[in-house]
Amino acid sequence: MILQLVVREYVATGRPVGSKTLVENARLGVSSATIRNEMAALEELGFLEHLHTSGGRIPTDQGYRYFVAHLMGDCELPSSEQLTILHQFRQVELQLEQWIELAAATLAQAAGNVSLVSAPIPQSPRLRHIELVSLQPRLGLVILVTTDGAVHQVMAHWPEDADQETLSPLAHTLASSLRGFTADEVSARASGASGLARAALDQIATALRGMMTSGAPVRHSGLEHVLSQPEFSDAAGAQELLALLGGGTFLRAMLPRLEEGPGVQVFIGHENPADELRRLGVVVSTYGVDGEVVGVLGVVGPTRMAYDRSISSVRYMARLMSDLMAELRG
Amino acid sequence: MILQLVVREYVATGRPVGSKTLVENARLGVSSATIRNEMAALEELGFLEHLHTSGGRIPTDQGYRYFVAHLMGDCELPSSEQLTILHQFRQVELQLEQWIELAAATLAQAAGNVSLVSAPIPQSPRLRHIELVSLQPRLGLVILVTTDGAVHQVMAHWPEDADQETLSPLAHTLASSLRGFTADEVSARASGASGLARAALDQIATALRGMMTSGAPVRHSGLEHVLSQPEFSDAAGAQELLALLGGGTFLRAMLPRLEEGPGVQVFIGHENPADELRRLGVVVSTYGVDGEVVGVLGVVGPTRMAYDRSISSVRYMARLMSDLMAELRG
DNA sequence: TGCTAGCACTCTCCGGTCGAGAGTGCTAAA
DNA sequence: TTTAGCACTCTCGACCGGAGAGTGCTAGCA
Repeated sequence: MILQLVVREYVATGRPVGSKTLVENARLGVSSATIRNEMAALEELGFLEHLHTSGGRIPTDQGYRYFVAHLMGDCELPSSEQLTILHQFRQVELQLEQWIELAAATLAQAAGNVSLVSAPIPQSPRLRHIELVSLQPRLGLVILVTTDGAVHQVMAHWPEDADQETLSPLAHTLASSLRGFTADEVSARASGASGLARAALDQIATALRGMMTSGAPVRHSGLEHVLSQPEFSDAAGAQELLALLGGGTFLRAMLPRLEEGPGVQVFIGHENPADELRRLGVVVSTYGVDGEVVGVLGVVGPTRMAYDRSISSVRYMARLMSDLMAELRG
Repeated sequence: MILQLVVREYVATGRPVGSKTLVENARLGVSSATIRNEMAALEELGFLEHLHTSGGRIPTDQGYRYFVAHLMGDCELPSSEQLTILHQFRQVELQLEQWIELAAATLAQAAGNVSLVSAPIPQSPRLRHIELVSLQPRLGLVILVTTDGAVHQVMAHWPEDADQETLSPLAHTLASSLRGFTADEVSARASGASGLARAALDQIATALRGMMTSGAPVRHSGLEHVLSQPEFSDAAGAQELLALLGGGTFLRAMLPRLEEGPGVQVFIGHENPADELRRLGVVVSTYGVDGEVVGVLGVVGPTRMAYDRSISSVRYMARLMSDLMAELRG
């Protein structure tokens, strides 16, 4: 119980917590001296640590871990909040790209931390529909829709002039003959074609491949929450965080761990796979439809973060996004 | 010349510049006392100011303004840098959305500040192509391509079940009958239709309207440059900046000024239309094809910023994006 | 008349000092 | 097993004083 109180107090205030403040804030039936003894024992066990001889104690990574595992209680987002979020999503019939951004914004808000949401990466995207649009005589747009409802567009240079009247029938025959094809199957078909069809098939194949690999954009949101924390208020901390989010470091480090299993995963401080994350807490989850289309979402904050709130938010948002994906997939 | 030196020195170091340091850094043939007299005169004229009795002088907004107007010299991006940027753009044949992001990243890099790039907002988008894709029996995707090469997708609920075999012919007839139509013209057509066609037409009209209004996403990049400046190193400054970029405040404040004319515009400190921008310098430009499709791009930084570099970067990037738009429009 | 050297003055910045406050461990008593 | 008391430690903010930098002013010089 004392560990729980220390964690909650420290998360709330950000200042090391001492025996006296603890006994004042919580209605414990005991005196500060007792608390001191208990705290010393918790320190012995490795759950708390002492930054300076005086000045209160703070939880260790292990302390947070114990808190998350045993002391946190149920962590469901309050249903009122669930409803608010659901409402936001239902209100707008958007394109997928905007859903990602909405999800990032909502998650950041709910968790009170920086959120990261990747677009869903189809495991093996199959073609549902193809469209070719002429922009200039030798320049066109290849638009393809996959079975999981994702729309992708790429520009293509034609080897010969082609207006809309040429492209439309081609698109039509391609659409019907390639339905359900994967990137490799399209490539195979391309090697047997020539001219305009060859160019279109090549573009389609590379576009499909591009969707599978790491090219999926990752949106983040809610930097303001974390920058207001004392841990990141100096320029150096902020810079580090920005670099982390900007570069793909974060996702690259996280992905191998995520493939280990579904559900919400929590990494606290030194548990993180990458050195840059050592001073952070990370709560992530995959979302998607049983292995067919998979995305990642999560939140990042200081190790001193409200894990219960973050975990419930991430869990709920992952469920929501999975439902949306299932709906899109039809 | 002394104003120019003071501006350059202060922009470079961020510390108020005194007569002695100036005479040491630049090879002037005069003593510090002379500089002092000159500086006093410049202060009299309102170009410099005195934060404290001692501790050097800094340019006023008016001082920066004079610098931009008369002292800056030609401001072309060095052609080596131009080539690098051009290369980056040519290297990738992407979708428009990604161009926006690339432009934001490149601009931030070149200008050394936070960059903002809006997607092009078509003034009166006209339809070039329409596609309908079935996702579920009563749920579909409306994909439309406008004459300026922008692709837009929205989800639509059908009033009745509709599979791909029903939708494809409908899309085909709609595409040929609506080519070149604006939102209003589509709306007019919708009122005479019913059932599936009516639903599709309504969606198309709202989507077209959505493209015209402020819905265009604005990407920003390069926060790290500005956060490393002493002006924003504290949490409060960073927060303020984030709020500015996150909310639409920035664009809303800027848009009326932008419509006044083409070309690069510079707002220094108090010249800015919004209070939140009073401590910032803003360099913006529109881009696009002669009034038909218009976007905004620019950079934001502390008033103490390298205006020459920012201006040349913004100017070059606006030209580049305009060229790209022209190409897309065909 | 314009430039320069010198000088007294002011203000910031930085390091050291000091006391208040908070927290700890330990010991002895209930 | 819990509590009260006590001596000790460490941080934090306020205060102070000297070094450094910059200024305005005045007098001298070409």
